[in-house]
Amino acid sequence: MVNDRLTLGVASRLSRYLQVLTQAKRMGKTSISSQAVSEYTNVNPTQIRRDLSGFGKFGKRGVGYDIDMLIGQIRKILRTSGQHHIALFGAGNLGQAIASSGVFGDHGFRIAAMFDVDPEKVGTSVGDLTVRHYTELQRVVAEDGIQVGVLAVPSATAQQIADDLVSSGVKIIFNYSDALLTVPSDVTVHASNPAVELLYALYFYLS
Amino acid sequence: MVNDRLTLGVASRLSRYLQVLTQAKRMGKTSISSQAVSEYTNVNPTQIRRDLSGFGKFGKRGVGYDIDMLIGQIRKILRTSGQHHIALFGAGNLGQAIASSGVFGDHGFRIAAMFDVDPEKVGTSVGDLTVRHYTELQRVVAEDGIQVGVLAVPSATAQQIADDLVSSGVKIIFNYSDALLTVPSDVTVHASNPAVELLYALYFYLS
DNA sequence: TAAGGTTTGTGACAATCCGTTACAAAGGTT
DNA sequence: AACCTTTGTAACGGATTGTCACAAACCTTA
Repeated sequence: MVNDRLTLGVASRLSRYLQVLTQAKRMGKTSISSQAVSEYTNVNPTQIRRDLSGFGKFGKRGVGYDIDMLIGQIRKILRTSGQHHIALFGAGNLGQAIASSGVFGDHGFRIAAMFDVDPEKVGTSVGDLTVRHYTELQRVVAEDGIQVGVLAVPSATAQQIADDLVSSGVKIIFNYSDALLTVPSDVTVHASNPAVELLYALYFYLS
Repeated sequence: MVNDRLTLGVASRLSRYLQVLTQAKRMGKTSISSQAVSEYTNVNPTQIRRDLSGFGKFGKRGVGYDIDMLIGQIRKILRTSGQHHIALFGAGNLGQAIASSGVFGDHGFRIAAMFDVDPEKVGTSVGDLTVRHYTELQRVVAEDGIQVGVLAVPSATAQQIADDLVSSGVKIIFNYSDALLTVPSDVTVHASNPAVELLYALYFYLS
């Protein structure tokens, strides 16, 4: 039971809790109730407590949950407590925004390398990273144990990079481009489109 | 029945289909099967057909769905066929990336205005937008019928902007900062954190 | 024209998930 | 000691989803 695979629903909710907890921590809070988490996630408070109590008794009755502790516990449950290495492709506006934002760092991801093909950009620094030329991909993936590739490039080049990542053994691709990527079935592509999320939000506002 | 509110699940899946359809269209495809959509969304093909068939017979047996037509139908179902106006806050890397990306345009959103407080940035052009000073917020929201505010600003200033948006009557906020925003209950905040989505993807890869 | 393959639209059913209500136990506050 | 808050947990009913199944419609090819 304890070692069971989480269901999609539970894993997705735990991730959302993690997001709120991280934000709350950043705002200086040290403890939070299921009721408060509920307000930020729109997940029923009983559901939240049930999700958590399946893995242990993390809260204090009458008080709530210690934020640091709960973040640690959820990371353990999601088995993502360790360090993970990601490679970022594209040193344009989006790439630079991602590299300098710290969102990945907060969750145990290290941006181990940043690539571009533009000779103007290769060699420059973004935060504490130096932009490398795309031809180093294969070597860097192997040497730095890259597990995730993040694509912040024009759609026209996205598929090529995806192919190269796949042949280097990367199994998770995060695609910010508009391209529809074709990959082998053991590779996960995660695409995120703010406009579509907005449509979804808008629907519930309009009705 | 037809005029019923969509459930969360249906609306969320329809949005995902829309994303894939838009990408597929951009790749030059004109028609797509439920099987193909399933591969990109990880939603069961039967589920997809059932989601759609609740609103009409959009497909051709033996062929699939015409992409343009289906995009139109889903927009109608989501009641987001019209033009919606959004205001973008922050002309830094992320703000510029969003403004020049076209993702919003593809889905019927028009970035009507872009704000910053940095005197160096105010007055400059990003794409076909001119960065305006933040003090114009209230007037622009009223004049241009802004329905959505997108926050691409440092966390420290996010809450202030949210407050000002709320008092101008904006009910939907898209928050890219790390801040945990407090808003009245009739205002929707949508926060998107790539790192958290990555954790979620990673879990299923690791197990 | 006929045969064969593909894909939609749809029904039925079981399994799972989720929201809700309820309540005791534990902690804090006054 | 009395009271309030919040967790942990059980029970139940409803809603959603995955799966199997199959006819009808469309395309391709012989």
